[in-house]
Amino acid sequence: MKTSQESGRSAKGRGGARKPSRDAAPAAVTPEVAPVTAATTDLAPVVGANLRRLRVKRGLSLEKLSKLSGVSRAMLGQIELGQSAPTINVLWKISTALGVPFSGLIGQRQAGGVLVLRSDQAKTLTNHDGTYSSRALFPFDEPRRVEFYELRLAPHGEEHADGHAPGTTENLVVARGAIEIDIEGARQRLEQGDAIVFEADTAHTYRNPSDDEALMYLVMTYADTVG
DNA sequence: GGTGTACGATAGATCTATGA
DNA sequence: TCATAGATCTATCGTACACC
Repeated sequence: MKTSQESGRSAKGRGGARKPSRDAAPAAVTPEVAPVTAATTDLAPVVGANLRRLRVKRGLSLEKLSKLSGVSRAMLGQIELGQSAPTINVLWKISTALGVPFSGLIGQRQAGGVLVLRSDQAKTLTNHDGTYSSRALFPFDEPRRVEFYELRLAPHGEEHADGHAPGTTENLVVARGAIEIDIEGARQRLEQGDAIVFEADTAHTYRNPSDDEALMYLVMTYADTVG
């Protein structure tokens, strides 16, 4: 039974997600590698509810979504039940398979009107070593096809992003510091105040070459209506 | 057929102890 | 103080089984 796992596992090199400290909170609340580090709330139920809603809306079974995303059916089921704190990588696969923005999985639905998103209530995603973080600046709203993020990259930090769904565009401006972005082998250096727009359906890498933290604002637009 | 649950296994990051 | 090895922990997987 485990023989079939070995090839897939060794190639993928999964795992590694663990808490920064053994005395820390339960995994479901503050996972860490890829962690969807919910600053003030438990994201697992939110992610699970969003996943189930989006999956059912598309008429996909767990099995079909599993094949589309490359994430096991068992894992998808656990996420939907809020029993697993998936890594960024897994969430990324799922959101790509569903054709929805990342925040479509982690955001909570909100009726219209005025919405104030307090900084201390924001959901911040961090990478495994904490050198990179992204904060959604408004909850995902299905009719919209755009996301707005605040990104922070530690000095000499680096973050690799897989390609997004086809038609996805990133509009990024450097608010503080400087960064380098590798897109399809071409490197672009951006200083404070510089902006860039590029098709984000291919893998790209953000790098902070300076000794100071880089602060960026990112607007992502999607080709298709999501949700 | 689809779903929920449980189990054992794996990989890799982190923690802790130990020795130089 | 630093490096290393072993222990520990967790996300994730495939599979099996029961239920609807």
